[in-house]
Amino acid sequence: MSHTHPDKIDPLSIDCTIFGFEDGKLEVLLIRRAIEPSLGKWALPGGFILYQEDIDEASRRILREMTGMERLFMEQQQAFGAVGRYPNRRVITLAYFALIQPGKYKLNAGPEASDIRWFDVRYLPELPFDHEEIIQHAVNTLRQKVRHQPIGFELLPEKFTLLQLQELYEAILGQKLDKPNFRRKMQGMNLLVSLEEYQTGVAHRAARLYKFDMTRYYKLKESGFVFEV
Amino acid sequence: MSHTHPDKIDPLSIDCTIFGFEDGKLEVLLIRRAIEPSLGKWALPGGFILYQEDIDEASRRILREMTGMERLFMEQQQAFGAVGRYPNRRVITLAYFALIQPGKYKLNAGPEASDIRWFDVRYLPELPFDHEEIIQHAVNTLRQKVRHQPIGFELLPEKFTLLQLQELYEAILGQKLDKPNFRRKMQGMNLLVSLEEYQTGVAHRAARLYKFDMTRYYKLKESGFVFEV
DNA sequence: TATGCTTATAGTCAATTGTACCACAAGTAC
DNA sequence: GTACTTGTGGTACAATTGACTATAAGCATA
Repeated sequence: MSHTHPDKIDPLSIDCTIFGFEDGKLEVLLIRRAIEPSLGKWALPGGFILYQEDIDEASRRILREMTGMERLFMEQQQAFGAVGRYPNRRVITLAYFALIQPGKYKLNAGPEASDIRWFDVRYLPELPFDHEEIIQHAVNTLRQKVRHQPIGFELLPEKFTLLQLQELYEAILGQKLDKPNFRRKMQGMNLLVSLEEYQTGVAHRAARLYKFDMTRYYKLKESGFVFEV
Repeated sequence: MSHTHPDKIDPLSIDCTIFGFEDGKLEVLLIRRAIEPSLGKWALPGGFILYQEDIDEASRRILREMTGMERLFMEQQQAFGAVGRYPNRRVITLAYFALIQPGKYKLNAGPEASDIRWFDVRYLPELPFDHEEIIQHAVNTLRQKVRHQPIGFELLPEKFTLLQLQELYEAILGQKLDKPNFRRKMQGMNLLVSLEEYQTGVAHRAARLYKFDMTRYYKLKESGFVFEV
């Protein structure tokens, strides 16, 4: 085996699927590779793990180096380790997925990328290695998780309207939901703080803004409550 | 780094949490280590990945070598990769979990183990490395999965009674369930084939035996059906 | 000022599902 | 027979879901 970087565990990489929600669409952040292999192709941001860092730390460092993003919701997903998934040598990758509100960060391609941008998950470019499979898997994971854990809020600004929340769910789950029922369900779970603030700059009646109450969620969860959409 | 086996990817191991169900108890299969480190301690069966095998293949091979078991339900769970989790060198492990019916196999400790047996998940011995954390995580994963996927059947014999199935769920979920309601729910999903056979050798009215219909499940799943307990 | 458009928000009601029971049947042990 | 255990069917009520209706609020345009 070639140990190109003696400080890196080089049969083992990390790849991050970063989800964003914008204009009613679920998006994935990709970088254009400025290094071999697959130079010039759009791909998931990724890198190698250092000997002196935990894998969760590694995923955060890699994301920061590749995109400039920090302190966002990240979770380990799955290892992908088919023999021929990477060219010339054996690399097993740990797939992570992250949730972020796209407007919050200015995109910033790191030294290993020549470009960076958001893609609608439904219209992805051609991807190298098994990155398409990884993204598909991440989308499925997200679809499952979002129904039983209140993680969707990570994709929205701190203050949001109920319609924004509903559109988020519709984009992720790929189906229309009934408006009055969705509102009631969300409000009925006692996880939203109703603010005395309203939308501005809209050409119709302004909707009330809400905040997600993480503290209350943890308390409810302790006592057996399960989030369900 | 020391490459003790040039054919093994040695910063990367696999550990398997094998669940069984017996006498109304959820159990985990552990081996007593016959090799260093932690020689003599009860631990999860595990091993290293070869350069020429997929990780899912590796998990099956390792399980076969350590326990003699083959062709059982196995799924990847999570990577565990804290810096100090393994002594002296960095090893990241891929945790797998497997489901099996304990009576089906004669336990067979491999060359790296001096003993092998089932432990009640509630009363585990002292475990080396982060194996306790891995098992805890596996139990949680199982608890989640069993509610939304019909994987519990992997822990039962091919033909089973509804009470056995209920006791399985009670053991995994850790709560009592109402008998008539449970029966109705299970039968209502149209996933059980009611056989013309009954229990034998019991000191009370013999219960009807059922079989799980995997084919029907896949068909229903295609058309949007979701398994729910 | 009036009208129309869009979205917010509240309310209704039938159908379905979940839950906590009760009743009895079928078999074994004594 | 009686006592005991487990299987199996039923019922009544509460809670939830799902589809739909109605009205209010704000902006844009005439």
